[in-house]
Amino acid sequence: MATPYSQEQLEQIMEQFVTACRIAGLKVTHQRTEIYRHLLVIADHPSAETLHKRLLPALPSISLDTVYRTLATLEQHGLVTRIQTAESQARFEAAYKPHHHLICSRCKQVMDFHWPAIDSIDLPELADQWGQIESKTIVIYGVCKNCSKS
Amino acid sequence: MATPYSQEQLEQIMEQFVTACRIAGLKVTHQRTEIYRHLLVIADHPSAETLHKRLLPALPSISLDTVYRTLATLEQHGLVTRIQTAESQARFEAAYKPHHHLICSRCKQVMDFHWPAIDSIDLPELADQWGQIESKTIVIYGVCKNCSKS
DNA sequence: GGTTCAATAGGAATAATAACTAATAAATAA
DNA sequence: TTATTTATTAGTTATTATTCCTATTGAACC
Repeated sequence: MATPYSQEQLEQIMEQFVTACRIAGLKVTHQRTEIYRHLLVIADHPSAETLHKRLLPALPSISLDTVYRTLATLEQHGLVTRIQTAESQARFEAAYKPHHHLICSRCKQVMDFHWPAIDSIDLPELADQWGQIESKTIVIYGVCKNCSKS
Repeated sequence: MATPYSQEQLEQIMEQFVTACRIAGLKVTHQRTEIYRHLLVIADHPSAETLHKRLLPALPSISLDTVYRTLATLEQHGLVTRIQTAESQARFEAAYKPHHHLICSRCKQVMDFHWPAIDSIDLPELADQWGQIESKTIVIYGVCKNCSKS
């Protein structure tokens, strides 16, 4: 989701990340940890390209391909989520806490919100029998207040 | 969603489509009606490219750009929905009845399901105050039974 | 039927993503 | 610790998805 965590929480989540990589047989590289940390720390949902630009000051030689590859790898292991947007570019977030998305069809901004009632509700039969569920997200499209003013 | 409708229902929906175009100030072209009709009739969620290939027999000179442009236009007017998938290619459906999506992260197939309880439930306060809501879709990721067998 | 202007076909351009390969650096064993 | 192994990376090149451009067409309105 990318909300600000306290320093302690952050270190704890990063430790969990390292453990998850080890379990998945992924090497814990500087690039991977920095990409994941950035997604945890920031409050938005950057594209691979945006992420690459933001990481350049800290990792001057990181390539765009590494960002794409790393996001794909982390996504495969459920550590990062590719989210739906109103644009053609894919956007990502650290898949840490369950939450949902409000997407403005005018300004394309994605906003997070929580809805614990939905997180714990039972699925209808058909969905329940479909297979093994990994995640459940509500995606709401509309026009945000800022945009409806103008 | 793209479920099979009866011939009568189909014609009725197509009439509504024509009316919606007129109201929106969109010209009712053969390409537009055929694209929309196809999305209504079929049971899957094709990409622009797939749609183009399928329409070629009926409209031998339709260009891929027209398919992309038409889908974008219809999406802007809420007649077609761009749905989230596990791939980088965008996929579309006719936005007719509210429904939700099960996406298999292995085979990437998208399956529709209904959940009337969710369609009518109240949103949490934060989401409710965010702006004007146009659509609300649950996107569930997981592994379908077919894929978990192997 | 004639006029107007949005929409189209076709192709060319751009943007987004993935593939390739030599060099590098984690992980593991010695 | 150091050496060895092997996944991962940087840099570049290729591919795929999507959009832009322009002359031409055809739907809507007179």
